[in-house]
Amino acid sequence: MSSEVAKDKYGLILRTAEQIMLEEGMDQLSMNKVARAAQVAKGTLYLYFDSKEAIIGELTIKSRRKLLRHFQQAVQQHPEQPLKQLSAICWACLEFFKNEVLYADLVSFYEANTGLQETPDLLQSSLDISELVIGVIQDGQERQVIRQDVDAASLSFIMWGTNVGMMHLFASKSHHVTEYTKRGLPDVFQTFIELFIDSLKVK
Amino acid sequence: MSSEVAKDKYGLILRTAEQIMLEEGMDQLSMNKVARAAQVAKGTLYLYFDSKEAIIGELTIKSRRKLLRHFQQAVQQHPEQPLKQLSAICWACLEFFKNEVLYADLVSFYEANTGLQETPDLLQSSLDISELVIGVIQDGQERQVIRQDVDAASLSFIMWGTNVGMMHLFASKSHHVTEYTKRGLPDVFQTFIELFIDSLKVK
Amino acid sequence: MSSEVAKDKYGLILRTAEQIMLEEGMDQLSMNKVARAAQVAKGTLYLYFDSKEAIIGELTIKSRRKLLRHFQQAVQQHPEQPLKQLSAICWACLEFFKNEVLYADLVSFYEANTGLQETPDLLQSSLDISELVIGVIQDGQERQVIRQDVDAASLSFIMWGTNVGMMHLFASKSHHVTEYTKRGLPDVFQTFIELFIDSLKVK
Amino acid sequence: MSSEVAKDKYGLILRTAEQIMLEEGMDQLSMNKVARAAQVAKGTLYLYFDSKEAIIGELTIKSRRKLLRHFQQAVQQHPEQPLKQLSAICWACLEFFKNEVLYADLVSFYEANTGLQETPDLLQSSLDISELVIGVIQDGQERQVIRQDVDAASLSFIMWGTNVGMMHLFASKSHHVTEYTKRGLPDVFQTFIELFIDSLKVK
DNA sequence: TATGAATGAGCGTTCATTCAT
DNA sequence: AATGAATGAACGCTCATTCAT
Repeated sequence: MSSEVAKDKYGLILRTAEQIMLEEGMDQLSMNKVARAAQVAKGTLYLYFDSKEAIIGELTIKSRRKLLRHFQQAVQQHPEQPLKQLSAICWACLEFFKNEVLYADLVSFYEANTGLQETPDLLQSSLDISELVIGVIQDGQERQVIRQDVDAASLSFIMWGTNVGMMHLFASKSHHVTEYTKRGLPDVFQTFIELFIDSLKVK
Repeated sequence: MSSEVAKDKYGLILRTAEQIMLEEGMDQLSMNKVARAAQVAKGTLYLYFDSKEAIIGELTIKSRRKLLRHFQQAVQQHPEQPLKQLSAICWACLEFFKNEVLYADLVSFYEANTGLQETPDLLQSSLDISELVIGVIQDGQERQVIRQDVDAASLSFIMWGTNVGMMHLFASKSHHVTEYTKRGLPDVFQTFIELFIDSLKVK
Repeated sequence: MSSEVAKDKYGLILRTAEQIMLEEGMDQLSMNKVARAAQVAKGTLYLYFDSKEAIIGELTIKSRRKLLRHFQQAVQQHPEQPLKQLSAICWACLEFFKNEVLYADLVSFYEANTGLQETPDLLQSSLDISELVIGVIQDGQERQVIRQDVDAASLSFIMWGTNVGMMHLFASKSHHVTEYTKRGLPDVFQTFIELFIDSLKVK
Repeated sequence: MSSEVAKDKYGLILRTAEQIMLEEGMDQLSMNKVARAAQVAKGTLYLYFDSKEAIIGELTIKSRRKLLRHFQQAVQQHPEQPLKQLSAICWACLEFFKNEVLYADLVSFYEANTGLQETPDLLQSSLDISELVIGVIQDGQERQVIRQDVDAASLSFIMWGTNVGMMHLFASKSHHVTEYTKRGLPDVFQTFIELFIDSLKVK
């Protein structure tokens, strides 16, 4: 048991880095902190990762893949009902990002992580999500439940941008939101989704 | 007289810092650069501001107030037409953020960095914007052009969250967006607004 | 007194760096060591010098200028006698480098300090020495006391290369040399100069 | 058998280190690179060598021995003609150092870095060269083609010092030399040798 | 004999902040 | 009120060396 835990330095470093980012924010991540928190020498980090960027890159890929899996599940739960699928994707978003905005920063495949160069894996992890969403929207357009006067890509970007925006809002202003609206965040999010889905429907 | 000079220096520092941020980006701001560019000693900066963070905080307030003014103008241009007012507010948003990513970072900086404390002024600058938007929405609800089944505060937050989300999307992935959609950003934004405004209308 | 000493941080840093180089060799110089030895914070070094390279650059220029002055004096002491001037220049070399080979590394205007980019000042300090020596040789050729079948530049390079070579030899093998020859270094150097000067003479 | 394998590994490490130094320069040698290139574990290096320095020391000895062999060949090619032998030794020097700065660094590395300890082997490798040259000079003095007013040891050191000096000059400033003299390095070296040999002759 | 994961002091450099003047 | 020299912790990263296996 202990050997299992002890040996997975790679995972330990990744998890520690993630923890620090969750607690202090993405730009507060430093190799020093990771080493200290992981109880590992600074040099050890570089046995497992080429650079700090590589750690962030790996974390990003991991997050995106996890998110993709959530999206896929969401889609599978509502076969042949594209609108419900999109709605479920949004909820999966909320679920995934629930506690921390970090994941939104990390995952946002449309968003640049400053200075982080796109490796093939990184790019692919982004495209995979993109394709899934676009696919659902196109399916909806073919089934004539989603308006066809807007291209699927645009809708996909809008959906992603607004979702991430809502995540940020919730992460940074949750208190504010609940106080003013006298409603819970999921409740408000529910409204957001309804409005969004509603606007997608063919009239 | 001396207070006037002092106030000037306060403003000078602020303006200089803003200039640097606009030219080089938020993370390139350093007290050294500010002091040099403002032709002021480094120590002097600390007579007027407690910390670098305080400067950024003030700039954030300034930015939000500027944004508020733009929103107010947008509202005034379409008297008694709440939907057009909201639409104009969104466009003002885009306009405001268009050229300078800085403002997007600045306006949402404290929102995105949960670790930083919101000062009362900072909070107020945010509330002022909220109130304006809420007012417009409530007006629309009273005039029965905006659906009444959702409270104005919720709609206001959704509008703010999604708008900022779109700004971030554009700021960080404009290339992606234009490449994938084969459309210009304003064009995509136009779609976003249409969908959003449409979803607000009473059916 | 103490204020005079204390205030000359620039000189202090330079002198400290020189000391470290003399004691441990050029490649053993580190900003850490300089800071520690000079009893100054690491950051302070960068108030006075842009980089470690800049320190070495300044030291190089200083050394070259000092050497040039020695050369000039050597030349002045033997007006209109080029061979004696060259001989005196060689002796000045020995005198200058007496204790430490560092100066040979530092000063060698024909030699590259790895990675040290030539600033105008650095280049000029090199050219000044070059010109002096070449001038003396050309003078000797015009006066027909130095052989004219070899160009002055070549002779200048040979003189410099062999002199620096002798300095390195003495610095690294003084014990060896004295033991094998049963002579003092100046004595051996005297022979070196005689041979060299002799070989320059017109036959 | 096992000793044979062990010896192979010893040689393998040495050859690998030399290769790296030849390709990337002396300061680019790292134990990591050696281990990787030799396909040997890092720890294994320390079974055969006490330290990185020890490797460099051994390489220095190897280089000096190789140089000695070149010198011996040079001597053999001109039997009973000491001046030609010395001249040939100098050319062998140039030839040896020509393509690779490494050898110049290596041969004179421990000479230039006073802080490093000379092991007996290291010293001997140096003495061997000295002795060869001294022998040739003494032969010349006995044959009365080399001046007898200077002891052979002194001449030997002068020859070594000036030769190494010329090598360093060429290695570090070849561009300067060729540009200023408008001659090729071998050409300039030829002049150096002529002057030197000339100065050795009995008058 | 051989491994290679792990170390940790070290590198050059930056920069927000302090404080004696 | 204003200065700016000085600080020192922190940054990302390297690498010779050790040691449990």
